[in-house]
Amino acid sequence: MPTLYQDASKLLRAQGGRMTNQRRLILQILDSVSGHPTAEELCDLVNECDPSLNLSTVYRTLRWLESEGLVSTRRFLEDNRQERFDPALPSEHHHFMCSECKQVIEFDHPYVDEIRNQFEENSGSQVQNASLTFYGLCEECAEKKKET
Amino acid sequence: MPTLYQDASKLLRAQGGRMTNQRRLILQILDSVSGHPTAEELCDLVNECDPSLNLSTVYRTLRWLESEGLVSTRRFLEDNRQERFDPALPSEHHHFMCSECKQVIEFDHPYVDEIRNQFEENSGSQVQNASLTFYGLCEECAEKKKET
DNA sequence: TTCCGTGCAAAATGTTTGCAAGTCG
DNA sequence: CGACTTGCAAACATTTTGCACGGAA
Repeated sequence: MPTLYQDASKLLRAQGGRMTNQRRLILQILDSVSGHPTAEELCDLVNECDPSLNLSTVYRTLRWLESEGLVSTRRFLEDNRQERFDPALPSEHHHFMCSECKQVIEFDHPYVDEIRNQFEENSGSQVQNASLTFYGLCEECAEKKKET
Repeated sequence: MPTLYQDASKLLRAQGGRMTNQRRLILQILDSVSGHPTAEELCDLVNECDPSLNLSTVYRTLRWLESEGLVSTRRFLEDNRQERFDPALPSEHHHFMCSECKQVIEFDHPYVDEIRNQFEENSGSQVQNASLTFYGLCEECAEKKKET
């Protein structure tokens, strides 16, 4: 599986763009990160290596990746002020967020495609993208609640 | 089924709040509206009756309703700058949004609960809320695309 | 050397808040 | 009357943009 860095390099070459140090760093961090960082969180990580790298550069890079379909964006309910960036394609997995500790668990389930197919048949529309999100209490936080 | 207006009146009485003209109007419009308006869209509707009613009052009323669990909020991908308000409880239905004409179709499907139950068993977590959203082309927009 | 990309500061957007004035009960 | 609400303007948080300078090809 090609990394984001490899995909992006190829694309840049193809469209006459340039692989700058800033882009390289952002891409490497995106490849190494797990989860769904906000632009600011990403910028903080990036700044540990290059403190002068600016938040607008992070945004510009993320938006470019988004427009090329290399990252997807989402917002979780509890947390919806900031956009989160997912270095994976949409529809590849779905999410559970714990309302208490905010941890995100990714999952997948064949029934999602099932629902999608039936919805397409019933409505005549074409579904390109599906996003299922659960909210609730994760195992640990549910335990803690019981104790009190 | 009680209207939002009725539910809200009862709550206001219970907690010593006041049913002002502004709240009455906002609630009535919420009861009559279909779809998932933004605060600003709602304010425009409200202003047709009372042009002096301010956007902050709309926000304050919506946030209060949200905190009482009488409306839920969501953001659609294509459109994610503004929050949308749903005068119905979460998990009561799911959504399809057409990327072309932005219309929203609501639907429901028993498999969502199925997925949820299985996820709860596998992960040990408690799911309180589920939100499934499809994006794609509605029947009409898909037809139009074919023609060209 | 030539554009493309960057940092910076300012603008834009959406939402929240402080406060004086108004109103419901 | 007195607490709760409102309108307004200002504050806030997040994201985008214009521009002069710097760096990859």
